[in-house]
Amino acid sequence: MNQVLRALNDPSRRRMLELLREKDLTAGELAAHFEMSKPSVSHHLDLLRQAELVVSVKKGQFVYYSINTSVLEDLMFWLVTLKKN
Amino acid sequence: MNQVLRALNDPSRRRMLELLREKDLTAGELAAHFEMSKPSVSHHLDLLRQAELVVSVKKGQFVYYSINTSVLEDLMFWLVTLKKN
DNA sequence: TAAACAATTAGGCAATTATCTAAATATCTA
DNA sequence: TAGATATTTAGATAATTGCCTAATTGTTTA
Repeated sequence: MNQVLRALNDPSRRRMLELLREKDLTAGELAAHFEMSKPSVSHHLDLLRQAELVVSVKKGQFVYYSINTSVLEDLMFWLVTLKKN
Repeated sequence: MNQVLRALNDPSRRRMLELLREKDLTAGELAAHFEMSKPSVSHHLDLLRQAELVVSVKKGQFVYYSINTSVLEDLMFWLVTLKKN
């Protein structure tokens, strides 16, 4: 949960997840949505991958990123528990 | 949501919320659960208060902290949305 | 096979964060 | 009212984060 929260603690990375919710994208396609440099995008994607919030697959010279929401479950459970009395 | 995620992105602060889930506590009672100095605890509580995850009320020389989970709702909604589709 | 393209890695820098000790503020009580 | 207690504020420092440019790696194609 630590790494998940760390990854979520940045607006750009949250936006990346929203974009990947729509469909899988390459690193370059993702980068096109942001003002920052490609290496910076790559760095953010690395943090998302460390948290296992995304999975990447290389196809030729492209790297496709997909969202993986299963790791959100612990966090959601924790949040719900916090709300219960 | 930004400030909430920032506040949640720290194990000590999450532990503080878990403790406050059980019952309201003073700054000193909270501090007793941690190894760090009281000013550091005070600083963490300030971040939680900025995120409105806690509310504080002064009673005499004590400051009582209570949890406020209502600000978690936006985050929870966002997480659920991310999982849909 | 050389040039172009996609992406990551490396290294550096500024801003932010977490922590500490010392000092200040506010309240209680002998 | 003086001293003790509870808490926060101030100021310093080390670690982390986010960003950049330059360099590297891997793949495609003319």
